[in-house]
Formats: sequence, C-alpha cells, structure tokens
Amino acid sequence: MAKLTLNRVTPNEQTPPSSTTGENLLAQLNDVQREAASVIQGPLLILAGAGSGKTRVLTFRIAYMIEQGIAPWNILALTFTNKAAGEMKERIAHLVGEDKAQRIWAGTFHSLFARVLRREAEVLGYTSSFSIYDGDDSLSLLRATMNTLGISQQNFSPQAVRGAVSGAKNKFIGWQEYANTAGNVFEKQVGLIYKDYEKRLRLNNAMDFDDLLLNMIRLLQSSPQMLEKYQQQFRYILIDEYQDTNKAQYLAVSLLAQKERNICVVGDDAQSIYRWRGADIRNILDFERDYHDTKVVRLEQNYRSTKTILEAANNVINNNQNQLKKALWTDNADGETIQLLRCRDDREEAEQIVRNIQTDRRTSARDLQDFAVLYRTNAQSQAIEDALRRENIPYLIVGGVSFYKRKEVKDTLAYLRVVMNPNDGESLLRIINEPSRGLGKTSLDHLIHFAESQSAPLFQAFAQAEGVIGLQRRAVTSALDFVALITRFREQKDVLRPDELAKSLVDASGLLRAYEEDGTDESLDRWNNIQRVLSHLAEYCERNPEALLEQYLQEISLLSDVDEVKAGGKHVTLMTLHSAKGLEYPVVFIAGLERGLFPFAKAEQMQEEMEEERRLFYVGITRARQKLYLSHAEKRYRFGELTYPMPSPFLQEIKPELMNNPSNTTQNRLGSAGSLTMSSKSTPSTTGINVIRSMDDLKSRGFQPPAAKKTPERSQTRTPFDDAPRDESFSQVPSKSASELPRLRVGMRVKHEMFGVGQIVGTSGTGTSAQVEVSFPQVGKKKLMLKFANLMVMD
DNA sequence: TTTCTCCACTTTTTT
DNA sequence: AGTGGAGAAA
Repeated sequence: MAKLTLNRVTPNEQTPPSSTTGENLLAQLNDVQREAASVIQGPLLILAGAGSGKTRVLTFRIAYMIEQGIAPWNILALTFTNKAAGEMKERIAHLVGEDKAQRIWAGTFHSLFARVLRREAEVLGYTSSFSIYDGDDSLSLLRATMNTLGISQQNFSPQAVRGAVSGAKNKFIGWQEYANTAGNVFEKQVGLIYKDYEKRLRLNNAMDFDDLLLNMIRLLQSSPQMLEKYQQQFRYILIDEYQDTNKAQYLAVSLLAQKERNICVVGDDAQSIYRWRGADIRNILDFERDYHDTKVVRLEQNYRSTKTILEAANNVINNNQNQLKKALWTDNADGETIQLLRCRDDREEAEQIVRNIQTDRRTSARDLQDFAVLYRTNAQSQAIEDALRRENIPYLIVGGVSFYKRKEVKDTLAYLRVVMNPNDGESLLRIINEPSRGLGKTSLDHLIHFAESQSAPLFQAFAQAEGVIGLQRRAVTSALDFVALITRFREQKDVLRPDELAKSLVDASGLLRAYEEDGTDESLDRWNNIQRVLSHLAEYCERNPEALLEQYLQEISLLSDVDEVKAGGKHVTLMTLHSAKGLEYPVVFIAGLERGLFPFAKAEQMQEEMEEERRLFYVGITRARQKLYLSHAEKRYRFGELTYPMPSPFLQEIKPELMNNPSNTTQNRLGSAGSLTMSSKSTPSTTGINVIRSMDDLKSRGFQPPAAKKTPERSQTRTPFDDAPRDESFSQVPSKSASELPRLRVGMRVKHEMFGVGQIVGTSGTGTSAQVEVSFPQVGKKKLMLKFANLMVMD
C-alpha cells in the first residue's frame, strides 16, 4: 500500500509554505471561496448554494492540499456520482498533474468502499470476488426468499419489502433489531424476510448496494487495528452533496474521521432530494454539533443563473418551513423572463418544447448541447423523444432503460459473475436456462431444495447432482454439463485476458448462438448488444491492461445513470430532475408541472414530502443559466389512462412578473377556477397546499362531483376541476377510475367514514371492480367496493 | 418440460 | 402501455 511520506501541515501553522503555485491557485477564488479552499485542517462545513462555485472550490481545495504536501492517496473525496469524481480528478490534473490526480481516492461511497472491501473481504467472511447485487438482483432474491417462507407476493409487494429492508439497512438497523421492533403485520413479515435475505446474500457471497456501506462500517469496527489502518489511510476526507447522505454513510465517515478530524463536508439543505432513499438531512444540520470546533463557510454568491431565474428559485424555496436561512444572490444580468408553456396534452407539450428549441437555436448562438429537458418521471421522456425524433434532432436520455439493464446484457454479465463467483446463486438462476438447458422448474426446485437442506450454495447442489433425489437422468446430465462449463472457464480465468475469456464464454455457453438461430429482428438486436458488451470490455482491457474481471464487473454494477453522459456531444439532453443534480445548462425546460405529477400525488398529503418535492423543483430551476421554460399539459396519459391534471401549485409560488404573459396563463386560470384549491387567500396555508375538508366544502365552492363514467366528449367542456381534487382527510371522492384508487394490501390499516379504523384482511378483483375485506373492531368484517368505500390509508 | 397466453403490476425519484 | 410472471395446455 501507499507509503506515508509527506510534509504534514499542522493546524497551528501561521505562515503557509511559500508555494507560489499554491498562492496562484487561491488567487483565482473569491474571498469566501478562498477560505473554504484553504482551511484544510479540522472540521469544515461549507454551505454552498446552487451555482456558487462549489465544484470549483472543491477542486482547488484538493489541488491546494496536494501543493501543501499532502499525499494524494491520503485524500478521500466522496461524490454523488462517479462522473462527478472523474470530472473533479480531471480538473485537479490540470492543476497538479495527471499522476498525482489519479492517486486521489475520489468516487462514490459505494465504489470506493467496494474497493476497500475487495481488499479486506476475508475479514468479513466474503471472498474477494464477491458479487454486487443491484436493485433488480436483490428484488429477485427477495422474491425467492418470500417463496420459501411461503409469504404471498400478492399481499406483500416485493418492492415494498425491498424498500423496507433497504430503509432499515440505510439506518444501520439489522434484522434482529428490525424484527424486535416490528409493529404491524407487514413489518413482522419483513422481519422474517430480512433475516433470510441476509443469510442468502452471505451464501451467495454477494453484497447489495446497502451492504457496501454496512460492511464498511463492520470492517472498521472489526478491530482497532483495522480502524487505525483506514484512519491513517484517509486522513483528509471531503464529502460532496452532504445533505443527501444517509445514516450508514454518516457512521462510516464518522469512524474514519474521528481520529484526524480533517473532515470537510459540502452541502445545501435546499437541495436535499433523496430523503425517500434514506438520506437524512440531520447529517448536515447537526454537523456543527458533532464537531464542536467546526468552521462554517457560506457560499452565497451565485455565478450560474440570471437574476430572474435565481429570484424564481428563491420564491419557490421560501415556501418551505424547514430550512436553513440563506441569502443567495447574483451579480449576473436580469436575463430573460421565464417562459410558461401551457399545452393541451403531453404530445403538444413535447412539440412546444421542440419548437422552442428550434427557434432559440436560430435566434441565438446556442446549439443542441445547450438544452436540457427535465421531468419528474422517466415515463415522461417518451413523448418528448417522439417529438425530437420527428424533427430529426439528436438527443440523449440519461437513465431510463439503461443499456446495462437489458436482459441479454445482464445475462452476459451474469455468466461472467458465475465464473468469478460460482456461489452467486442469483446469477446462476438467471442464466441456467439462457439458452435453454432442459432444466425446468421441477428440476430446479429439486436442486434448490437440496442446496437449502445442506445450507450450501446452489452451485454445489449442481456439482453433486447425482446425489439429488428425484432428479431425472437428463437433468443430472445438464447440471453436470453446466458445472463442467463453468469449471473449465474458472481454470482459465487467471490465464486468459478478461475480454478473451468473455468472448469464448458467450460462445461456449451457446448464448450467442441461440439469438443467432432465432434470427428475428429483436434477437438480432440482442445479439448486437452482446457484441457491444464484448467490445466495451475489450476496450476496458486495453485501457487497463492489469485490470481484473472483478473490477470491470464492479464498475458496471456501480455505474450510475449520469455516469454514462458524455460531454461535448451535439444533442439535447433529457433526464429526470433527480439525475440533473449537480449539472447546469444554458436553457432548461421543466416539463409536466401538474398537480399529481409534480408535486407527485402522494406527497400532497404530507408536508415533509411536499417540501422535498419543492426542493426538487428548486434544484430543477437552478440548473438553468440563462433561460428557463416551465410547461404543463391539460390532458395527459398516465398509466394508460387519460387524466386532466391541474397546473402545479408550484407555478403560483413564482412571482407573476418573472413569467411571460401572466394574464392569460396560470395566474388567470388559477385565479378563477383555482380559488378552490390553490389560492392562498381562501385557505391560508403555510405549505402552499390548500386544504379541502369535506365534500360539502367542495360543493360550496362550486365543485361538482364527476359522474361515474367518463365520456371522451366531455373533455371539450370540462374544467380541470372535473377531475376530483384530493381531499385531505379522504384520499378519494366516490366512484373513481382504476388508476385513482389507492393500492391496498392485506395488513394495511384503513379508515372508513362510518366504521372507523380497521385492518384489511383480504382483497379481490382489480381495477374499478376491486373489493376489499376489512376487519373493523366494532362492526366485524365487511366487504367493500373500493370505488365507493372512500377509504383512507392510515400508515 | 416447455411454451404460450393471460393477467397483474408498474411509475417517482437511484447508488 | 409494456413487461414480466404465473398458470395452463401441448
């Protein structure tokens, strides 16, 4: 490992070493930035508003540290995406040279911890070739677990289980503790699943994303020597986007930093948008308490956006109660007014966006790469893609169905994983019938059962297929053939180059041939995609001649959506608001500003979630440098059904004079129709969400409940309010269409107007004819038609 | 045992 | 609307 030769800078040092480069570096920053970059000893909290030059400060800070004699390999720089880390390294390379920059430990929590864990895997009972499971992998493992435990996936959605398990893990709650504190039926079941899931991960020699954090903590706690070792290694710690770290990340970093205490965190509470995935905003709010001698620096000058855009952003975020007070300002010009696009439907929205891009391209010096279209959900990209394609405009979608999530690509990688880590039962099951090996469900069940009875990995059951009772002769042969295939490649894994190995593996396994023989267009596509993986791997091997296959596989599984974006391409960029974090574009479109979509429907019930949605909007607005477009549609297909959403309440939070043509757009419409739910005059509300208390309340304000059946013709005359607005106390209005009905599952607690609170004991039917059976303490069991029952979910 | 067909769920956001 | 899984038929 790296040796520790460096001139340490002591905290009390009065005169900085006369490094002219160091001075030059700092001269390029403003006063506050300079302070943030030059205080390198002790705890430092940088509160960096959007566009305040945060990345610049971080790069200069690290470069300065290196100039001061700190060894690059003693610096741990944790960023939110690998792309951000890569860019940072690149910029540092310009300042201090390529070789030094490359030796900094810069990357995401997940990828850097994975690197450490590979090295120390044995300490925790893994082998160094452990597999890393992504969300899909853990979902199928959870499904398998639920099947063996006999827990119905009908009643408990595997997604919800995954959410609960992951949530617990992010809070560093183990299955024992979880099971002990489980309250309702759902949590009790999750407790059981959680335990078994962990056992299986171990058996598979695999870690899920959360494990990468948890196991890092466990590693540091495993012995004082181990802790000491990494405290020595990572003496200077920097964390970007600190507002979006979770408890596990917090704990890991606390352990690392507690000795040297050289920890610098950068964040902005107004941009915290990952609460739903366990991010704990208290990490940033409590930093000063955790490190009592913290120095706090505030970067409040925005260099990115026009006054107009920044003011709109401030307008919006000021509606949040829960925030640190900040005064973000800019010296930039006023800039253009914000353009509000009001559209008939999602198709027209897309067309208007494209038309504006075209016009803007003609009338300004901007080109395609200057435009970004942001939306709340990935599904919204479809319409915009179509419109761009019609106009032959190149575009790039960040995220969505990523290349690496495609079936054939995952299969190819699964083959490689099994060779590296035969205990990886998930990957094994994935490929066992790809192509078909005549091992059907029955045979597999026998093998799985055998493995489970021996508490052995599935691969061992395959190897001992002859001893598995009930297994047919043919199945035994297939199983042994498969074992032979994998074993053959395992023997070659240290001889062949990874790309050569992969190439001959997809060949020998018959994976490629199956697609070739099928010959359909789709199969051809898949065949091509496998070739793409192979050439990608070959390129990788060329770039890193020493690289191991494990490294490649790890890099792929920890790749984030944003990481794939290449800079400099001539194309419009499309992505979710979440993916846009940390990026900036001269012109930004935010599409789908409608109630129920943005803010997302579920959020309106809870102030905390509403505030998170608002922060997301804030993030979106502040991505724009010169020009901002906001759009909403009056009709939108959601979930296969036509909906008539109202404009987002967020639009009203921006001062009218900042937007174009306020007289005939939202202001006007919201002013008349909107008094019902949106005007803050009629129902003052601190959150900007107004509250409707009952159906009577609605009617007294001119609301007509929609008829049971919608006819398309009615769309001519209907107002946005024909579509039932949400009631605070009852999440639905009588007789709703399928997509508006709440999703209910056994075990949930619901409230009925007459019967009170009860627990769901059964469900039947789907869509508008769905029924639930609810057990009420007073009145007993009742079967209710969901669309009339007016149930409110209590959890 | 495989394959086809139908049904259910998905869609919030992601390392 | 599309996909993936479960169940039934060949």
